Amino acid sequence: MNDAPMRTVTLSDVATAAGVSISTASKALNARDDVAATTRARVLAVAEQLSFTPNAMARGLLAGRTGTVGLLTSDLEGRFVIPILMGAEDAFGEGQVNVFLCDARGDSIREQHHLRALLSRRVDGIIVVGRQTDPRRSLGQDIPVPVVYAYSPSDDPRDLSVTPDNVAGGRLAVEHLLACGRTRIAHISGDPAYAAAQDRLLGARAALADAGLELIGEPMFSEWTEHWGRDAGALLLQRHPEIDAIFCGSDQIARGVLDSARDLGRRVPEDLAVIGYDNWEILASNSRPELTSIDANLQQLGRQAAQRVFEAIDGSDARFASGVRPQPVRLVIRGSTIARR
Amino acid sequence: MNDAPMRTVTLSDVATAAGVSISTASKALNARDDVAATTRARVLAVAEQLSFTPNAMARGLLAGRTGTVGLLTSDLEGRFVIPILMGAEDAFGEGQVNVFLCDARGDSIREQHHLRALLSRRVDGIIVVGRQTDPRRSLGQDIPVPVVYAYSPSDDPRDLSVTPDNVAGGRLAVEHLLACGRTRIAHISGDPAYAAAQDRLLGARAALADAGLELIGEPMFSEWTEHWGRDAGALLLQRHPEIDAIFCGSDQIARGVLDSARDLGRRVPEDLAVIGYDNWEILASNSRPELTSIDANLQQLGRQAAQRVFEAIDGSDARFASGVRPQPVRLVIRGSTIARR
DNA sequence: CTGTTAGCGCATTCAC
DNA sequence: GTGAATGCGCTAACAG
Repeated sequence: MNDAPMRTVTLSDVATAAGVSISTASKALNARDDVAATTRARVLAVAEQLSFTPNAMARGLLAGRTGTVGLLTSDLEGRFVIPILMGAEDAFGEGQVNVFLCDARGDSIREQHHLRALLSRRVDGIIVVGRQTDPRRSLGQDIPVPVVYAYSPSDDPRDLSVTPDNVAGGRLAVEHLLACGRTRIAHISGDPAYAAAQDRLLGARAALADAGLELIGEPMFSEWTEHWGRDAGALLLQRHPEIDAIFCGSDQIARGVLDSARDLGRRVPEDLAVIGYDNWEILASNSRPELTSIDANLQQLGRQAAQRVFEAIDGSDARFASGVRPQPVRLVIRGSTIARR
Repeated sequence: MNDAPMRTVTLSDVATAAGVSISTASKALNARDDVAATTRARVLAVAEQLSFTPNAMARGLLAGRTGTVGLLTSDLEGRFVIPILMGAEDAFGEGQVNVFLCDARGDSIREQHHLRALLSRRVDGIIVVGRQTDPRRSLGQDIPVPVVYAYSPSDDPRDLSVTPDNVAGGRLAVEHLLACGRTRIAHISGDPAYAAAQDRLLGARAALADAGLELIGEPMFSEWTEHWGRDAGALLLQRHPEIDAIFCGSDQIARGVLDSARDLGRRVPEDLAVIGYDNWEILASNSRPELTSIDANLQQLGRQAAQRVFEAIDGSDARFASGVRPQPVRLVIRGSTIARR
């Protein structure tokens, strides 16, 4: 209704309109008990009517903390960062904290830039989200707020990192296949230079060893793509027809394997069980059959990272925890390992 | 080296250390020209050495603007919001602006909550990102900062919305098929209640009409899934064997169609051209053959949204633009419509 | 050229 | 109970 270029309404406006002083208005709005009930009611009513919104910056200036956290990522697809963002929002509690999301796009210049901006905005903490589980360069030790690395660990052991436990994931996958009665298990994975590839293989071999078994053939490494999954799957099934299960290093590879199995007339899961990794819904829920997979629990990872940042903020002088904390992963069973009835 | 619980270093610290007044230090750091070169050099050196970072909040308190923008989304997968975030960062320029990302998870209570928080933080503008192109409820007209809706338009014509032009996309897809020499074209899409489904069909029919053609059979609507794509594809190819091209309403559907075509012994693209929609890399680049698709140019969409917010901020009293602005989409050609040589 | 002064919006002493 | 005064860190007028 009012077309005048109205300023944003300030506490002073509320105080004036309510006929009290600024400090009284402040007390009333912040539910301090040394203010008369009637006065408080009046102030609250006026604030409501003027739709007063306290200026978080002014507040932050006083308090020394801003209630904001920076999320610094290079995950261009948002595949990891979004669940982690959600977990962090959960951990910080309803609207207590807001998150600055910065995408460095894998460019360290840009990352440095964003880091500066975040510090300038006086974020209370920073969560660094990578896109692979290989260690990434540390931001350094001279950052005035707590930093937690999520998904990609820092390469500096003095930093705190939370990352999915890929060894446990590999173990979990193979244990599931064994529980399904499979004993002739092969492995197809992606780029062997990735820590994730090595760790998952490690876990898989440990589980097999516990059962007195070994992988059939050598593990096959190349790319994290469906194309590679198809090629490797076909090759493997021809060279080792006795195989009754394939543990794949990613859902993409698993999708490719499913295609090849179908082309070669192998029924999944009856003749061949297939398990993927990542539980990327769009891939896992749409294949035929749907894909059993290992889920990295990213939302939980985000929650953990946020909680660590929290602890570090609160216990300001307590020594900040450090090291890499592998987080539990979980198995999601679908039709590619156990037939639907 | 210094274990003392050092406060964050302030401009006053720099001034003292450099032996000048606070305001001189401020001028030196902000490259104002009314300061002696030697003084400036000294101040800069000290600031560098103390790793002084200006407090953006204090600065914002003065300036009345914060250099932050809120991105309010319900896009749980981050499929739309991440490219839009990147576009927005680009448009605002290197580190000039930081983005608060809030995920409402489709919950209007949570959205309201986040909106309050954003206003409290005095964001200079808000971009609302939806996950479908159907109109969404407006945030209302009484928000004290400019709001732009991206992807999902607002249901209030007084708001400004930028959304991908689905009609143009449908047209583009069919025109490409026609250019490939196809004339017997069918359409399989997702939930017919989606505006996207209707708009894409509209564009497709317009392009056909221009060529004096019609769709083969009725367009088939159901879900945006590979499962539906497989079922519908199989049905369609059996009922209308003469079909030489299928325009699919999403890449997921197209993937399903590719599967069915393969099962039925139809060669793609020789016997049957298939085109998808969304250009979701993970799906489009991994199918066999790779999938031609329509790309909504989301990064460009984000850039547009950010620019509109910008304009509204700068020209503060100018009337804020309104209405729905459909943005151009683009065709990405891969092997499912034109054979690789 | 430099330093002094005055706020930005708010929460917090401390007198009244 | 309430209000006047102080300062968070900084920039923009001024005056020296």
